[in-house]
Amino acid sequence: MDEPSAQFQDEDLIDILWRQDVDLGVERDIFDGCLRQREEETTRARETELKRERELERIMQRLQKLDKETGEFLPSPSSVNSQAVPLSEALHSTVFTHRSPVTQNPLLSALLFSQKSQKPPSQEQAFSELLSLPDLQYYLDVLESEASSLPLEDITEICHQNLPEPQRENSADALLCDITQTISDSFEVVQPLSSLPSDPVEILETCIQTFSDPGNSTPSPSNTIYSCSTPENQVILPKHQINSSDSTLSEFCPYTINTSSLSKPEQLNSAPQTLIQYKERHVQLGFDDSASVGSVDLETSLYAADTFSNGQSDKDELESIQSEYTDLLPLSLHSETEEATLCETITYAHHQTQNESTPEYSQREPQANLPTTVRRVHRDEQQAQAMNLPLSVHDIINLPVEAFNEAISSCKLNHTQQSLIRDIRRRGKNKMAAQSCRKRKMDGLNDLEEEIEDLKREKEQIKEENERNTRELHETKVKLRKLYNEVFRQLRDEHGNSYNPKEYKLQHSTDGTVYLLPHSTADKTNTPTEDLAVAV
DNA sequence: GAAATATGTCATGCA
DNA sequence: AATGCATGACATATT
Repeated sequence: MDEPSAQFQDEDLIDILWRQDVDLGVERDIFDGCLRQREEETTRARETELKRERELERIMQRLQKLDKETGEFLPSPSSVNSQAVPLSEALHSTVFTHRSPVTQNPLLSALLFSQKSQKPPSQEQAFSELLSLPDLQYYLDVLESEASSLPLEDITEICHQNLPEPQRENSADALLCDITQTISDSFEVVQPLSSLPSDPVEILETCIQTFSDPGNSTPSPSNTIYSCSTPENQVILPKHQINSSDSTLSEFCPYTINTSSLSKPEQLNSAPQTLIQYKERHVQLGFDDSASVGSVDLETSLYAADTFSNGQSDKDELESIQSEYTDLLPLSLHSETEEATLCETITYAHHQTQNESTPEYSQREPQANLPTTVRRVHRDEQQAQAMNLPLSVHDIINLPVEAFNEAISSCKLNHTQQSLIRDIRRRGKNKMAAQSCRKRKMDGLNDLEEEIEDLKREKEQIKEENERNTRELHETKVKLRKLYNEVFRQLRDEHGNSYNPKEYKLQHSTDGTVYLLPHSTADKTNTPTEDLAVAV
């Protein structure tokens, strides 16, 4: 423990000798070996740091240009698509959800959210514990900034070269595997994972290509991520997109929505917006005249939009829609569950899209082969439009009483309009009631029929059991008769002669004794006399 | 064209 | 009293 003092003594001695030798023209660094070694180490470290900073700067300059006024790096128009979402931002906004697989992976979370200066304090705080991994930060920095321009091998190489020695020993491939696996997990991939490249490097390359390719990036800042080979009619909705807009939507948040009716890519982005709009309409009891007049109710939208806008009435399609419609009706057997709400919402979005594409459809005459339901719904809808009612038929029927009353009172409706809107509501309610009533009746009939079938089966079983018992009784009687005859044949009197069956018979008493009785006596009394009865 | 079926509507009673 | 719901009865359209 005397080393420090000994070292100071050595240095003092060296200092003294140096001062002596300075006078002789000798430089001190010849003597100060320890100090010189430390200075060399510090210089090397600085050079390494400088080299690293130059490398980073070089990378940044490839993607950004320096704003001469502010000193900040600005995105370069040539290298960064103005509409494209940066990888870090896209990844961050996509994975920053409660249930995102990325956030469940501390390694990738640390990688993705390590840019302290660019993140809001709340997010930074959430991952503060993970930010103490400088090597991971640096890895992300390089991955993020170079992803769109550098081959993957270069990224790996840069990271590998600049990582500190101990971290370099951790296999970069293992880290890469972890990252790529997590990235692939973080996507709501429609296709089975088995169809993804098995090589993690390929996965990462594919993802990087997806983000860096301007043609693949979504035009809106919604950060919607498509799977690498997304089917045309499916959209992957990041959970945050709905959560951030309306928390209640997350209750029935559909991560995958079938948008077979959407044919254009830009319509894909309209789906979640429409969901939110519809939700807002419900919350705010949307009374926008322009929207209301042009709107149609759920039923009409389901039938008319598909039937009219397509210009074809494929029977199978119509039946399928009708089935969906029946399932969707909140009145029909379904209580207002989240599931029903989800279906309504999705269907409404579907309707909105169709309605936008064919705004004039409601003015067409109903087709002759349409079901009665469609026609009558259409009639109400037409009346509502003709009278300029501020609500869609769907809203008129399904709004709560308070909201409905508030709506019709706030819209200054005349007597005819109020009468019509109340008629539509009453008929709609009663229509639903009649449907559920008939459904209950049919269910009751089905239950009764099932009960009848059960009783018939039970009757058959009892009948079979009765026949079986009768058969067994008969067989037992036959056996008893045979046994009786066998016993009677073996009986002999004192002379060794057999008894005549016509004169005698065997009788079984309650105590188990069998008596041989003459027929005449047995017929007269059940009590055998001592002189006549013979115990067998 | 008649019968069966499906659906909407009205009237009524009940909670 | 107003409202929603259930249900029988009737009307209408479709099969």
